[in-house]
Amino acid sequence: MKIGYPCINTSIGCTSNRTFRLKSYSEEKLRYKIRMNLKCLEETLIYNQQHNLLFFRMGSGIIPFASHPICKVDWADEFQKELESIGNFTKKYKFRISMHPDQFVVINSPDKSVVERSIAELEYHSKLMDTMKLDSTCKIQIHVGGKYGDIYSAMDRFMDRYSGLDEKIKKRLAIENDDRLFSLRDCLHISKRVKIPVIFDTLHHECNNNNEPIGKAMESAFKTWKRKDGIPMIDYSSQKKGARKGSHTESIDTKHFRDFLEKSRGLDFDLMLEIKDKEKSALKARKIMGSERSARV
DNA sequence: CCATGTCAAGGTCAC
DNA sequence: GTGACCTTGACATGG
Repeated sequence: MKIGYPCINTSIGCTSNRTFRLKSYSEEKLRYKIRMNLKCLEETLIYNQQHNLLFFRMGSGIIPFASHPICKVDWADEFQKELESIGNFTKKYKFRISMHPDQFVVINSPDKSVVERSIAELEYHSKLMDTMKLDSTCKIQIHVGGKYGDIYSAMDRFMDRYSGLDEKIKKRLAIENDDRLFSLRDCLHISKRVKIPVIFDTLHHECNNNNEPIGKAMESAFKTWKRKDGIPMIDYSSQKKGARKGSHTESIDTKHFRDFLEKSRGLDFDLMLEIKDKEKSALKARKIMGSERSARV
């Protein structure tokens, strides 16, 4: 099992998500930001390797405006050397890498132009990972999308659109149960028909479920992962106290986490901690797991 | 230099 | 039908 956190390291003083305003777009600026982002991505991965955090979600902003029509820079070609070198680093130390495009990627939208932009964004994500020469165990996770008043036709539309995608994208895509619209059961229904792996999100499942106990829920999600997809991925978080339902906690809730470990005993997966203080909680989690393991021996 | 309003993109829900 | 909210940091402007 590998442990990780998403996108940003809060200790090393750089971010690989630097961007700028569309209004001030220039190719020089774009190249500069990409260079800075890649440099920081590398630093972040070095930190992670040294701290044994070998699961990492790359931010979507590494190449700003990559899927926007304004961008004419052939970034994959210009930065091929750097991207491949970072990819090699992740392979040398056996990292697991993922990405998670944000809310604007909605492939089941009834609006054609939304779908086109979503696909362009997915093309960017898969091209980035392809240029880094990452294999198909490195996933791009998305939500099913909107419901538009009829969840069944919304799911059908997802399956249609997914089936029509380029294999380069399809081989990396995974869907995640969300906290309001598409539950684990809905994701499994889709997965059964179009063979897409399901990433189980613990907090979303707490918010939106059909009374499946978490252990059973995890097992059923894991069955959707084939050999080429690698070990199943999990998004773990817990509810922020006193905040809106679904809000991620600031820092790991150790009692909740130990309980989760207990319920997932015997299962193998890579664990993404979606917690606000990022690597700090990931390190705590790693420590807890270490002590649990020695306690069991 | 610092504070504050703003940023490519969608969708849902309350009113 | 409209506006707040999700979520989020960092950009960029204006004082």
